[in-house]
Amino acid sequence: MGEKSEQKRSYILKQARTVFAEKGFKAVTMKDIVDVCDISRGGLYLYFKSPEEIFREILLSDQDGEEGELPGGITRDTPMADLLMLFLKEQKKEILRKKDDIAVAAYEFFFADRAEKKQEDYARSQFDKAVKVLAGILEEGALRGEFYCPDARAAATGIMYSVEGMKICARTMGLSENKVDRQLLYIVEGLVLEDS
Amino acid sequence: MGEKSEQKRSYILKQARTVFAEKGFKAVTMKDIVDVCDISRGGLYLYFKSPEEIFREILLSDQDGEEGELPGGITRDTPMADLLMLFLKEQKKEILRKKDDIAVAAYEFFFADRAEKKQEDYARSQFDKAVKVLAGILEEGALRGEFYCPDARAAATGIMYSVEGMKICARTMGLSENKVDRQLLYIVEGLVLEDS
Amino acid sequence: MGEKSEQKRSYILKQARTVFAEKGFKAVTMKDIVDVCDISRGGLYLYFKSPEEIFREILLSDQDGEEGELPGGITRDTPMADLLMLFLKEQKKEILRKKDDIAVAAYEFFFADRAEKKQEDYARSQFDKAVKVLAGILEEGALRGEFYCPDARAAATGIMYSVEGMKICARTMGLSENKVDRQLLYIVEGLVLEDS
Amino acid sequence: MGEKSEQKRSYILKQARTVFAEKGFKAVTMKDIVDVCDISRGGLYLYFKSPEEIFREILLSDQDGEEGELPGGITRDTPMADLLMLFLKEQKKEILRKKDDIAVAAYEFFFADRAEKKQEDYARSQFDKAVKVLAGILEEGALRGEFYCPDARAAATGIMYSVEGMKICARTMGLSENKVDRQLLYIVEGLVLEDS
DNA sequence: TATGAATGAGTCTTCATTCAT
DNA sequence: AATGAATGAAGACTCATTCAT
Repeated sequence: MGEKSEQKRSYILKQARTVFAEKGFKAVTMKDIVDVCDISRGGLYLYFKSPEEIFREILLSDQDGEEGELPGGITRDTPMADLLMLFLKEQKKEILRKKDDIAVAAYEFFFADRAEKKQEDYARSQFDKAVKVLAGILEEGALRGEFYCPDARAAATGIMYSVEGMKICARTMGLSENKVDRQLLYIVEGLVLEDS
Repeated sequence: MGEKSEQKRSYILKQARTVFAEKGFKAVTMKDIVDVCDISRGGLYLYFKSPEEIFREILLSDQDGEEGELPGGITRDTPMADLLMLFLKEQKKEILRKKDDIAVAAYEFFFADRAEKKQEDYARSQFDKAVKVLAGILEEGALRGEFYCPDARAAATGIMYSVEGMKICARTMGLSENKVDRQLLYIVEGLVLEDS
Repeated sequence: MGEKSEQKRSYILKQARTVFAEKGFKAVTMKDIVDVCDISRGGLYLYFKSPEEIFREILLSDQDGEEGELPGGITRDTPMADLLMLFLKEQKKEILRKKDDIAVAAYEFFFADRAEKKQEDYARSQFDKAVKVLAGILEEGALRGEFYCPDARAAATGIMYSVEGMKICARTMGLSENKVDRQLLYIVEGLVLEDS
Repeated sequence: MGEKSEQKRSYILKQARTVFAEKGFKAVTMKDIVDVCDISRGGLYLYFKSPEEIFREILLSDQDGEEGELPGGITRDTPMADLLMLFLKEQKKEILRKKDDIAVAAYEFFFADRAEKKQEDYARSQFDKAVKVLAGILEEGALRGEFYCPDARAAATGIMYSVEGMKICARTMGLSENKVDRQLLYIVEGLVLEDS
C-alpha cells in the first residue's frame, strides 16, 4: 500500500480510537469502526483484518508518542523532588483521564485470551518502563539526600502498583481528583525528607 | 417463585460462575449458561433475563459468604501484626487466585455501561469495606505500639490501592508469587516497628 | 431433537435435493436451501451445519432405498440374460436420468477436497457393489452356458467403467438414448452366446 | 491488442492453469488468478472478464498442442497392435495424470450451466476425435488380420467410454495404476488375435 | 413451570467489478 | 496499458428472544 493509504491508515486509527474509548475492546465490531470512518465494509478490510489488529496498532502508536515528554526547563540541577512531582502529575493525568481514554479497552484487551504471551509481555514492558524511570528518580534523590528511600526499586514498584490500583479504581468505582491527590501526597510525604 | 425454584436458581448461579471464570463477563452469552446448566433455553429465562443479571447475583452471593471469616484462635490478645499478616495473606490469595476466579469478569462487569451508578457503588463499597478492616487493624496496632502508622486510614487506603494494582497486574501481565511476597513484605516492613 | 424434527429433517433433505439437482454441489449455499425450505436461516442450522452435511445425508438416504429392488417375478429359473438386461436397464435409467438427478452434484462432491478419504471410500464402495452384483450375474450365466465370459470379474469391471463413462458423457456432452442403447447392446452381444 | 499483450495473455493462461489444476473450476475466483499472476486486479480484466473465459482459452490452447503427437518411428509398416498400445498408453497417462491435471476442472466446467450448447459441443468433439482415431486403428488392424473386431466404430466407442469411466473413477474414488493396466490389458486381449 | 423449535437481526468476511490516476 | 483503492452485494454463522405445547 502506497503513501495515500498511510494517511487513511492513520485516519482509521484515529477514528477507531474514539470507538474503543467509548465501548472498550471486546464490544467493538468492524462495523462500529466502519461507521465512524465513513468507509465501506470491504474498504476497512484492506487495511486491517480485525478490531484486535487495529487496537494493537493504536497501542503501538501511543507508545511511540510517549517518549521524551519531559517538559523544558529540566536541567541537571532540577531537584529530584520536582521530577518526582512531574512524574506523579503525569500518572495522575492518566489515572483520571476521561477524554479519549482507552485504558478500559486496554484492560479488556489484556484480559482477552490470557494464553497470549505477547500481550502479557507488552503490558509488563510498559509497567517496567515506568518503574525504571521512577526508580531512577528515587535513587538519585536518595543520593542527593532529598529522599529517604533505602530501596528505590522496591519503592518504585510499590508506587506503581498503587498507581495501577488507582487507575483501575477510577474506572470501576469512580475516584475523585481529591482522593488521588491525597494518595499521591501520602506517597510523597513518605519519601521526602523535610528540610529541617 | 417457590422453593423448588430457589434450588435451581442457586444451581444456575453455581454453574454460571464457571463460565464467567473462564470467559470473563462480556463474552458470556445466555447460550453458554444454558449449555453448562443442562436446562432449556426458555427455562433459563424464567429465572434470569440476561447474563448481567446472573452475574450481579453471583457477586451478591459472593459478598454474603465473605463476612466474618476470621479463623479461630483470634482473641483480644492476638498481636495486631498477626492479624495484619492474616489480612494480607487473604489479599495475596485473591491476587494470585486462578481457580474459579471471576475477578476478570468483575472488572469487565464494572467497566460495562459506565453510566450505571449502581455498579460503581457496589465496587466502592467492597473496596471501602476492606479499607475499613485494614485501617482498624493498623490503628489498633499503632495504639498498641506494634506499628508505626500516623495516619491509619491513609495507610490502609494506600495499601489497598497497591493490592488492587497487583490484582490487575496479575491478570494483565502475569505476576509471580515471589513478586507479590516481596511487595507485601515491603509494605509490612514500612509499618512494623522492630522489637529493639 | 425429537420426532417432530425428524419430519422436518426429511422435508429439508427432500427440498434440498432439488437444489442439488439443479445447481450441482459446490454452487449450493445454505441460503439456497433456506429459500426452497420456507424456513429461517437459523432454523436450517438447527438441523444441518453445511450444504456438505446435507448432501452427505442425501447420498446416504439414497443408498438406503436402493437395496433389493429386484422386481417381482424373479425366480431361481429366471435366465441370467434376463437379469443382465434388467441390470443394464437400471444402469441406463441412471445414465440418462434427468429429473431429480444429483449425479452431477455427486461428482462435484467427490471432487471436492480430494484429500478426504471418506468420500473416496464411499464412492468406491458404491462402484464395487455394482461390480459385484454384475459379476455374480455373469458368473452364474457362464456356468449355465448362457454367457461367454471367462473372467466374470474383469468383464463386470469393464462394463461398469463403460457405464460410468456413459454417465459422465451424458452429463458433459449429452448422450442420446439411442447411443446408450447401442452401446449396451454391443456389450450384451459380446457376452451372450447365441442359441444355435 | 498488440503483441506485447499476447505474451501476457499466454502468461496469464499458464499461471491460471495451475490454479484450475489445484482448485477445480467453480472454486476459482478472479482474485485467485490475480494472485498467481503477479498482476493487478484491473489488469486481469483487460485480458479476460471471468474465470470461465480463461478456462475456455486454456482448453482451446490444450487442444492446439494435442495434434500429431505420433512419436517418430511410425511408418506404414508399423503393426497396428503397436499403434493401439501407444494410443492406450496415452490414455493411461491421462487417466492417472496427477501433475497439472485440469480434468476435474474440465468436468466442473462442462457441468456448469448445462444450458450452454457450446460446451457440450466442445466436449463431444474431443470425444469423437479420439473415437475416430481409435476406430481407424482398429479398422486397419482388422483388415490386416491383427485384430478381431467386426464393428470398429462400436468397439472404439465402447473403449472410449471405459476410458472416460476410468478417468472419472480415478478422480472420485482413486484408481491404482495396476487396476488401469489390468483393464487396458483386458481390452486388448478381447481384440488381438494370437499368432497361432 | 418447563421445553426447545423457530425466528430474524446483526456481524463477519470475501469477491467481482469499477474507476480515477 | 496498467494500477490498486474502493465499493457493495452476497453468503456464513450465531444468538437473544419468543411462543406453542
